Amino acid sequence: MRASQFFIATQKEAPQEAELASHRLMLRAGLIKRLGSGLYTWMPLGLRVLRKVEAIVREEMNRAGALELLMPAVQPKELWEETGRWAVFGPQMLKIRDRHERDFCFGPTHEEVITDIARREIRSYKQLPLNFYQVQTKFRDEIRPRFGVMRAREFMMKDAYSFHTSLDSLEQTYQTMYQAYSNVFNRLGLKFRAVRADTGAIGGDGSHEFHVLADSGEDALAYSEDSDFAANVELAEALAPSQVRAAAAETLREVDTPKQTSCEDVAALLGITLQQTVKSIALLATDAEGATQFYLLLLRGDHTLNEIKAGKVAGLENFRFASEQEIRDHLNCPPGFIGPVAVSGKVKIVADRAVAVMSDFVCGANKPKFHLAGVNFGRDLPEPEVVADIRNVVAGDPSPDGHGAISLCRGIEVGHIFQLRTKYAAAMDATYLDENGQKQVMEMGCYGIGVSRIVGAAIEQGNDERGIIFPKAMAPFEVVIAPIGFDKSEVVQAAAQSLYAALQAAGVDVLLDDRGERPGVMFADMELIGIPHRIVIGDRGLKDGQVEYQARTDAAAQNVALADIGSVIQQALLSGR
RNA sequence: CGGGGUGUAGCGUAGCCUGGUAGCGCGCCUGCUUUGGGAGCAGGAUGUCGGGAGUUCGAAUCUCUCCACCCCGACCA
Repeated sequence: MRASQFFIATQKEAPQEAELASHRLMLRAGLIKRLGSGLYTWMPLGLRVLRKVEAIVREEMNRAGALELLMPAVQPKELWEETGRWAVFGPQMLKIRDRHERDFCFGPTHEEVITDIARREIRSYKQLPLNFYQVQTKFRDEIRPRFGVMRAREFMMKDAYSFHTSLDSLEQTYQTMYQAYSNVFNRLGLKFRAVRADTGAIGGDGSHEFHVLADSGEDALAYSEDSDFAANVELAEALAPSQVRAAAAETLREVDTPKQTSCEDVAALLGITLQQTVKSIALLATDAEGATQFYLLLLRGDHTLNEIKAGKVAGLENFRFASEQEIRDHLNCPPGFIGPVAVSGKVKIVADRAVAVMSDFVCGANKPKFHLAGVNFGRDLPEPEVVADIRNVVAGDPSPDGHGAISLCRGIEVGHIFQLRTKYAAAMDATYLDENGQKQVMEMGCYGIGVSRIVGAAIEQGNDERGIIFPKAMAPFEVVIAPIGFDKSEVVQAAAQSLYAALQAAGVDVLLDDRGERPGVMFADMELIGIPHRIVIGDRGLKDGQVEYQARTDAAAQNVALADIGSVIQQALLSGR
């Protein structure tokens, strides 16, 4: 590609809207333009990057035996009513109406459509297993779109759906997809980690998320240095403490805490550690009969509630946080001073495993401006009815697999694989006839990759003060030829042209910057855009038959004989940067 | 959804408090000079000051209202 024929729209200053490095750089480099909240145009330069990611995803999916198809982005309401998700999906789903007043949505995902295909087309066990995928635009009306393409409303996703006659077969394809995903992210040159993930409302055993590691990631990940344990913090188990509860040593007493409404403040006032305090979190949950139950969850002061784990405690399946008024109604005390001692029998207590082994702790007194110290289970309040793992793991916790301690890092979720089992197939009656002519419900898996998000994630992982550092596999161009005085020097022009032709003939994705810009402008542009390899051709070097080569990650350029530059580039590209 | 903030030329912004009809940098256009790290000089174009209503002789500026966008929060007693 010749730069003069292309569209390069770099900017010195980034629009103020961008916070995250990747978002700022994508705007400055002219990869994307914002149209509205969470809506972005992929400019020609950015689209090249997106297409390269797509191509690798396609190659690995095809290699793994998946079949590409393309489903409509707009889907009729009736399909979604079959699975009950028209109501469940909620405001995240963009609903639209056609001229006949019929309801549709702009697809946030495609389980219903693909299951509809499967039930129409698949009759016999002989046709299975099958794995269909598509690369397509999705729309989810996010509560809060942010970070550019990282959490956009309209985005590009690869979604695959597999159908099986048995769980065995499903698990096999699941493993194949796990491997295919690893291949994709390795080929893209990204630092990533696959972690066990929460299966959400879908249930089932198998779910892994693939995360690109970056400090700005929205997810917290827990892993062990000493084993292959890795899980989303949402899911990572906090083991029960191995020590037994120490005997009570202190007497129960009230302490004056006029303004201290948090564990931090109380601990500071009393000169104790956070680990000696217990915080009480008030929840309301409705049981199967629709009756409302008030709960107090107990957590050690330095721990935080894991809402997903809490939701798995029997009775708490659909909890919500109590309002200030509801807290007053049940405990006769304002928030900030509530605790589990001497509460009415109508209040259920759920203690975290770490709390269950505490003694002589400090908690709210259910009396404004007072806390209790020297509190002990069995003596000052009953043993907790329920002890459960309801906290987030913290660094240093023992790894759940028994090997080493947990470390934490942050990641950007770019892939998620699921064993759906029969949830959708059963709801939509997707069946086949087995060897015995019996009707059976299909087992199902689904596998997503956030194609557009990957571009943002890669930039988040690769950038410096000069701009983007793309891995070779997804850079818009692999090599740029930057001739100095292209429009002035015939010698330079001739050398640049012939090198350009030679590299093109060799199959290199090369950009010739024939705009005739000054060197500073050219260098700054190409570094901002993040092209991995640069060849500078100038009169100065050409006198001695020399050109310059510099990788985007190199500190300085090196002189290379013009005659050798072709092979130097080939070598550099092979080395995989 | 709650809280905060911002809307002035393609981008970044000043002006707003204390009303008098809009300025700067980058970018863009023309010419000359320049050519190894975002050039210099000279000239030039581009603004319904987010929309609407109101106050006023007069509104970017004050008031009301609507809209858009951004940030924080929605892990807490």
